[in-house]
Amino acid sequence: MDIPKQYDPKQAEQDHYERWEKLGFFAPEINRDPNAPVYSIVIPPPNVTGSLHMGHALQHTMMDVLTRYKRMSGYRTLWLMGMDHAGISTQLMVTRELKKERLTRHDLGREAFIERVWKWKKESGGQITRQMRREGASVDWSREKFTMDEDLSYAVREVFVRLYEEGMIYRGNRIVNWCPNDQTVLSDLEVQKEPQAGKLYYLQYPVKGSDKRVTVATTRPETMLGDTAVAVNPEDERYGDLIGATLTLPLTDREIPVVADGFVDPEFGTGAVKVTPAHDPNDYDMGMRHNLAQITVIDPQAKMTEAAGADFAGLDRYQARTKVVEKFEELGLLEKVVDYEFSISKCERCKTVIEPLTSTQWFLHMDKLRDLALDLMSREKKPRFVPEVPHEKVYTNWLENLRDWTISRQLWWGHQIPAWYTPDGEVIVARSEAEAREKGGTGELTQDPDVLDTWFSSALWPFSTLGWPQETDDLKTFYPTSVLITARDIIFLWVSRMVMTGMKFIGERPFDDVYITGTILDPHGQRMSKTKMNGIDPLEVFDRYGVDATRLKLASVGSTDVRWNDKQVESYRNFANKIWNATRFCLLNSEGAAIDPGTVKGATADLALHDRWILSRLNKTARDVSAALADYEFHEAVQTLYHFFWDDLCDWYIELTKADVTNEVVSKQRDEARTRLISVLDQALRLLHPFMPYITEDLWLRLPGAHAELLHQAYAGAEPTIMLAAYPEANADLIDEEAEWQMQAVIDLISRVRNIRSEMNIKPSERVRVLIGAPDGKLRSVLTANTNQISRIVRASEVSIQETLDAPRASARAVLVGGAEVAVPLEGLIDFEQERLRLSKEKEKLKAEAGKLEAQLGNPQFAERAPAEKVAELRARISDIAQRTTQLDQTIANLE
RNA sequence: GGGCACGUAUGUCAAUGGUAGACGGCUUCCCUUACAAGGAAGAGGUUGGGGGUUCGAGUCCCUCCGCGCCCACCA
Repeated sequence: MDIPKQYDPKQAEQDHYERWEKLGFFAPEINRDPNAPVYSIVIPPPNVTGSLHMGHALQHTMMDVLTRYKRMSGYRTLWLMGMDHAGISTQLMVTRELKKERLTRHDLGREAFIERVWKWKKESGGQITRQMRREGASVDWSREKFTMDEDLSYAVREVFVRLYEEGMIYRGNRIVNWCPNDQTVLSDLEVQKEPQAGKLYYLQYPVKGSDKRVTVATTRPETMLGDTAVAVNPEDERYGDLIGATLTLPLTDREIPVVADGFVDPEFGTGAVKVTPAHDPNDYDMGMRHNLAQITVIDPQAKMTEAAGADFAGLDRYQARTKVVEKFEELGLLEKVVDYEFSISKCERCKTVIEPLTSTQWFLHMDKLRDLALDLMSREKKPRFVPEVPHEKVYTNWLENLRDWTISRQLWWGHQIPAWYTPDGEVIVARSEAEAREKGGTGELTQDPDVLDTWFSSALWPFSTLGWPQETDDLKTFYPTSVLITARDIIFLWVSRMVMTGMKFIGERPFDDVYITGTILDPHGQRMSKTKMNGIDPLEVFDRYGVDATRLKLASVGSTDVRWNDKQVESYRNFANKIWNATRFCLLNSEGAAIDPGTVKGATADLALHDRWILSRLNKTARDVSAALADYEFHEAVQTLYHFFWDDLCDWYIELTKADVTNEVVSKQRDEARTRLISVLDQALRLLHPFMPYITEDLWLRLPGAHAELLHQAYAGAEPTIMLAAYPEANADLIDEEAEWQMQAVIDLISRVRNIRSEMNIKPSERVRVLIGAPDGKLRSVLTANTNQISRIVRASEVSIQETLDAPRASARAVLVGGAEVAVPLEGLIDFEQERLRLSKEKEKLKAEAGKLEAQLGNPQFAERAPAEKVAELRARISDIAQRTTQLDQTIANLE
């Protein structure tokens, strides 16, 4: 057998995924058990324009771990993959392509443009689907969805119509967030606030019929051209007599009133506020309260309109600002300009400053939907956020303060709003044009040109992807889904909306749990971003360290933010190599053996200590990993597996069983030892598989054994793969505390002797005599039973175990558990002074520990109030330390 | 302006109120027939400061310092 000494991840990554996919292992249909429990996850649909970044890799790893774990545990598992049409992003992507051909989308026209987008999608979209295959993601490709698919689009129209018919969707003219660059309205969630260093301009407006002036402070002087009032606080004594007065609005021929409104903060600025209802959300509300006119002075291109006056019409908003300020200065009406930092709203995508405009749009009333989500939380505590704090509260708070959702967008790429207008301007909302014609009784219909916010279709994802509004088997089987795994930043945009629509249209929660992952920051603690160019490409990391190692690192990220560090991936790469070589050892010594799960399922009385011990460790590991995954403690699961494999299996079990396994003489005993080892390895690989799919599959298939017979019964008859092998379940009967204690004693002895060898600078090649005095009979028999192993591992020429120690004075010594002592004769090698120092140091350590413990026990209230179990535990520890200390004292005395 | 996290070994991170750990790095020794991407043995901590609750605090409470995130209509 020829196996390289180093693991090459690329080979395994190339060899298995295609086979898994082709054989249908990812699809729930692979499960033949009609009574199998169900586990389902819908993927947060990546944008069709997107490529894999660390955040994806992180989420996908966690989803895949859970999916593979549940699949191996016999669940009917579905991890549903799909992509989002990503309205603005995709439209921009294609618009940019057109620009290279010196074309605009308007040159093509709507229909041709949309065709072009589909063409782009077909040719260049969905890069991420290839990258996800590299990740090893076990998503069911046969059910892959796209938010613009015909069936999903139908679901969108169905929802729209139903909400409209219930009066929850309405069309209205209101002030909205407008992006002058993208030429579309945006929802509040797509607007980003950024601090901005700017100026606060103090403008004076003359009072009509008086020489008094009122000073208002503003960050946007250009909007004064659309002012229709000045507002003051009704309680503000400074302005009491001005309320109701008329002001002459400079630069225009208009006169505006002074109104009283509680919104105005007398402390800020001058206490008088200019009111521009058409260009500021607050002013808009104030305007509604006081019946003020809305004068639109800025157009959708962010240029001044005719209404701004001849001097300004056509100017850009910032040019207009300069000009307004100049004019005020000329007129002597500019009181002062001060530096001022405020926050400015920008388009999340293109960073253009948002212009608040009044515009006719479609809105969704959120009150009733919000209540559905809030009720679900208060009644059933669903969804269960993990971690609960702070996400549940943030989610609930946000819902409580929810405002109407602007759902229309002035784009071409997306779900066109299913509303048609008759020549008379009547609005008909319908599932199709045919239905609209029928409803309207006329064929002359024009469909609303707008499309829906991308998040509108995303909000339906957990049920639209399963076939709703049809009552499909998939919908019945997989809804509600088990868990949603996603990042913090879309709790509002997406999670909350799925809950609301799920409750509204299915009447049930879309998922039980929501696991919110942490964020992976760059090595300096900065967020990774395209603009900062500090992103770390997961595919490069895959290339350098392998997919499995990267997944292990990602799985241990958990829910707190972490800084990326290659070193950690490197250490998991080393771990993969360790797995490789441990298996290599087993394979090199596998003749006469085959995987036999039976050998690890029941302990027989005549098993050696290390065999009983590894079974105990194995079952504890299975227990702990399952418990950790049940609580989404991925980090804990990884640690448990890592230490089981490396420490327990490699460092100890393989070493202890080596003598039997590598015996050159063919024997039943040798074959049994080999079978046990390979069977333990089989279990270990299965435990690791959800985290490290490639290496485990690669190695597992090489192990001798009838692989097809090792599959979980739900997959009987499938092609062999570790993916469908039963996930090890803990058997409490095999957790053997007695064996663990005994093994610990052996490990302790070996460590002590190794320590002596190291501290005394004994050459590795040199054999030593190991003399043990163990007054406790049980310990004595445990050590005696393992003399061969001990001797082998510490390279002893002799291991002698007596009731009392009988060793030459010139020996290095150490104290063991239960008052036992070990001595290594070192005639001529030992420096007595140094040995005394070494032992004294150890004694000091023990004394310090004993001191702390005794102080605790000495506190009368401890014994009184602490649980009896804790007190007993403490007493036991103290007595053990005392025993060791006494023994050390004697040992030191003997050196004198 | 509100709200929420976080601060633990040199680095990155763990620890249901009960002996503070892991990995990396560092020191010493070893290419011992699975693995030098390895083995063995070590060093390294008043858990950001201060106060409190408790028999017992990294963990709960208060406060200060530091870093970060989210929400918000002070022009």
